[in-house]
Amino acid sequence: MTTAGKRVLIVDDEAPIREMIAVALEMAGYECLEAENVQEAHSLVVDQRPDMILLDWMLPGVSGVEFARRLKREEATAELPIIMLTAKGEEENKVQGLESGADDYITKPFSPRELVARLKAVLRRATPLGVEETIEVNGLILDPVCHRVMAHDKAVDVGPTEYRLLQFFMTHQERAYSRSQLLDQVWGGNVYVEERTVDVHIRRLRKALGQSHEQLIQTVRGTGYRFSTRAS
Amino acid sequence: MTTAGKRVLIVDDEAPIREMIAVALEMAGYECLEAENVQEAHSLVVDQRPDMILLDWMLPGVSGVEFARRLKREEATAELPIIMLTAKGEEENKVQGLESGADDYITKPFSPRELVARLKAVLRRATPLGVEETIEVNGLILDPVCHRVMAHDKAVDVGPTEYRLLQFFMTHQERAYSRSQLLDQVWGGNVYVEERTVDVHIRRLRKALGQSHEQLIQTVRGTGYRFSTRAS
DNA sequence: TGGCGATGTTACAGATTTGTGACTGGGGCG
DNA sequence: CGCCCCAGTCACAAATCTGTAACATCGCCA
Repeated sequence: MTTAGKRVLIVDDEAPIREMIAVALEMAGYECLEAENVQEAHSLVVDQRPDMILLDWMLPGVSGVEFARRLKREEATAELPIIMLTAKGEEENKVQGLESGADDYITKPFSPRELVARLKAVLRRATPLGVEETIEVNGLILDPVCHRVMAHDKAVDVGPTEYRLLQFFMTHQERAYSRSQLLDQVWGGNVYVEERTVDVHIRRLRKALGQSHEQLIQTVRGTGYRFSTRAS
Repeated sequence: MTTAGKRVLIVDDEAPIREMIAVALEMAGYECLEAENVQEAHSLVVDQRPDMILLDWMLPGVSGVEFARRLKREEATAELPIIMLTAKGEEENKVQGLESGADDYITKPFSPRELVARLKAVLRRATPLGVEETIEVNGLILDPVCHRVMAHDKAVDVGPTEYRLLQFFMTHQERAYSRSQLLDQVWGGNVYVEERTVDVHIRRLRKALGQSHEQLIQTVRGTGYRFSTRAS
């Protein structure tokens, strides 16, 4: 799952701010679309199908909140991730913003670095892959069609359970899961097995992946495990 | 967000009514816990962490209203959705019931269908909120979904207790807390540990945050600590 | 300035959580 | 039937976390 090439729609009525954001995102490898009001934004959403929206809270005419709500109501756009931009001092509106369906919010002023980090996080969480698509992370490839795992072009031998575990992790990167959530998701909801069983299979999976990739599976002490490309 | 598998705590002093409700909910795919008084209810809340509570207005001993109020006061249970059950003719108390923190109320007698509908609605409203959103302050990011702390895009390694402590602070900025309040809120009300333990964990947290962010956690001499973006 | 209570810092032992290898038993398959 | 693979469990080792005490500093006030 490449982060580059994603299209981000920036909705803000102040051109300089839009520009600043656009520059930062382009440097990070995103494509930008810009709109200065909801009408413009809406037609861009329809025509260009961006991958996510950066939406200013305060907008002339229809507010950002209202627009977000509208997008979430529409079937076609309900899954579109939205990050809300709020000016400092509007923070008490945070709850309302999140309730309206935004996936995150960020307070102005913010550093470009922060913005990109948040955006990445939201995109990563929001981009589910079809079950048939091969997933690649740092040279580790899981190919559901061939039912096969490759590390740096060498086949990796994993058992059925480890395969499902890895598949789940690779389609749900970054987020931490408890042992019981993993049992639900990977084993299937109504099995009775010890939670520690998860640890053992994690162990087997790590071993199979070998030194080059085992650090992708991170222990979240007191909680469970996480698959992440970023060092812990 | 699946509606199935949610655990509902039913608090009513009349066993047949509890039973009737439990059957209805189980048919709808919920798991049920039952309690016939506030004491019992409270320990179930603590032990089982249900996803919501159906609470009878009239209860022997401590009333339902009082119990609801108590739950809303506790940090750990404040977000727990509550539906109040009131008998016919007590409707004039509706206002008081809602003021006590209930998210909805329903008048006996009610149909199972109605109950399930109301319950779904309350759960739907309540579920996406909670502590699922990332919080960002001055480049310090706490992401509950990934169970992770980042300072300027670099992962910060904190232990479980420090993580909870930071999460509490970031969701309760600016205000000062005494050591004993922190023990209540972060450790959980009924532990016996020295107050000085808080200092040690504060120290560990500050260390983990590093120079760039440790000043966010401020000492309030003679009182306790405070998380604030404004220099002290 | 000196004393005193409050807070910072560190070390450590016990508790808890996780890693790891080994064992058991089931089920498919030749 | 016998073999082999695999899932699940267990027991022990290793890693990490936790609370506490002891000592070092700090800041306030007389």
